[in-house]
Amino acid sequence: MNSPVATPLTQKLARLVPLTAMDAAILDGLQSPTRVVARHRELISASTKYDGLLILIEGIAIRSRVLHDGRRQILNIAIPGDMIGFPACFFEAALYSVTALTDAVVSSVPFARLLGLLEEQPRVAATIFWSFACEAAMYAEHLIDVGRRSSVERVAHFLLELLVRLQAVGLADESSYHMPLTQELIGDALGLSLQHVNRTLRQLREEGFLAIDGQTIVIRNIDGLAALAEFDRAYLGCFRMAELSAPG
Amino acid sequence: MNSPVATPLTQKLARLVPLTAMDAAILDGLQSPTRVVARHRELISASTKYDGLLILIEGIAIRSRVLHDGRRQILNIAIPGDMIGFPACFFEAALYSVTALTDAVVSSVPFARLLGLLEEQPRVAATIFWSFACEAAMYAEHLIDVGRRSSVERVAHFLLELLVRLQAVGLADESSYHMPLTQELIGDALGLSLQHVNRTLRQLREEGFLAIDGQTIVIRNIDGLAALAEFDRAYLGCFRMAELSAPG
DNA sequence: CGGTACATTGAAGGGGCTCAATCCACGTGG
DNA sequence: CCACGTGGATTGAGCCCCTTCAATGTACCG
Repeated sequence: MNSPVATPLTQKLARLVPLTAMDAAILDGLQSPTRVVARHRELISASTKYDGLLILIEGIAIRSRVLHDGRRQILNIAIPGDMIGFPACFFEAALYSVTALTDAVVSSVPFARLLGLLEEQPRVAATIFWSFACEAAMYAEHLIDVGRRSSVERVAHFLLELLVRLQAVGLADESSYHMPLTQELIGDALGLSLQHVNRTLRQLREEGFLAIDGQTIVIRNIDGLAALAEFDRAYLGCFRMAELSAPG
Repeated sequence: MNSPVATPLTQKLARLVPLTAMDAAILDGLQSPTRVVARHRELISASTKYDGLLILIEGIAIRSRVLHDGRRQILNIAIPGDMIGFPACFFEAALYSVTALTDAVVSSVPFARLLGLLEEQPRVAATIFWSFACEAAMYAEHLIDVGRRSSVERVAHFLLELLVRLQAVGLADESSYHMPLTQELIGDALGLSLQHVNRTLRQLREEGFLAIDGQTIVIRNIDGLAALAEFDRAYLGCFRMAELSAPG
């Protein structure tokens, strides 16, 4: 239950590619030391410079941008096991800020260490670069949500993506999870007003797709919801490990 | 004017980082042989597998997804010098299709070659990985457009981004360029109907921000437009080369 | 000269926003 | 133990931005 090495990142990657005990140990080793960040604090501040990646080990964070008049867009949601320094670490100054929604535990990986890993353990480093690609795919999917889907489709897609991602790190069971965002934040992620998020959730509830008990989301009809939202979990999985690790 | 080696990619990267003649030659060397793809053909088809990157050398292409009922979202626009196999090449199957809008010239770089480059010429390879980060940043900016900006702001931001990107490869002068997209395609990129794109362009014209002459867009008030759209070109430039290339 | 592709403009309707009020759970201090 | 403040959820009413439907214009091309 409480194995010595089982960080969310390693847990997530192990589902996608066969990791040797050695690989897992290296990945876990990357993630220390850790530090604690309090709720509502910024993990990354826009316009400042960062020399490495952060790995979120515990807690929830959001990457967002606030426009001059207060409108906010949440770009993505970081859950345990996610890396949150990309693409900031490639730029002279971070483009967006990342804020902890809950108390969080993070570990930072200096860029130099990542490059070193690339030379010495290309197999492990490749999994990390893969997660960058996966993140880009989530941005793209998010873009389709906001650009072309109706509010019901958006919310449905959002809830399913969160379900699958939380499952990958053991924070959701077969069909339910603790919703880490308020309705206002869901709205800021999906380009909707908080009132409309509320109405949309009610509609999905009335149509039997889901149930909400306090902060717990229960998906009652995954297939129906997935059809409604055209949700296909392929963009969250399906890593091509064989070819990448072979030449290393 | 017609130097032997001056691919758009090299031209673009040379603006961002000091490339030696050797670096440039390696980059240019990556981009051969080339092949021609006809207008309206798919460069990459969703659900099929690709073993490498494509570099767009000439022409315009779009990455897009069509929903079941025909709604389409354009995820990004590829112009000469762009790489279009990311993130597809990291997945078992491409997630989105890429279509040539004009006759195009492309070159493909097998994944193995890219990994080899990473070992032998980390300095050059780093610039390529940087462009992945830059692409992720464009997705994020695009997301803010579609999620939280009004139609005028969206169109303004879109036109400015295109201006700056085309300038980087010598396809735009100080304030004007040939618009490669129809109004319908602009709508599909920005999550607007084609009629509303038309009305919005008219409004921007009437307010003196721009002029349109056939397919040519002339920005008459860049600063005003940039203020309106909160456009900041930082996300298209500002590579941290110093630290990345030093350890190599 | 008819056909196709694209731009343009009008009119009407709707999805989602804004404004506004209420309710509830929770924590804190008196 | 209760008053109160706060953060969040919920619901209603009216409105507006953008969509849809529809028609016309215009260039280009076989």
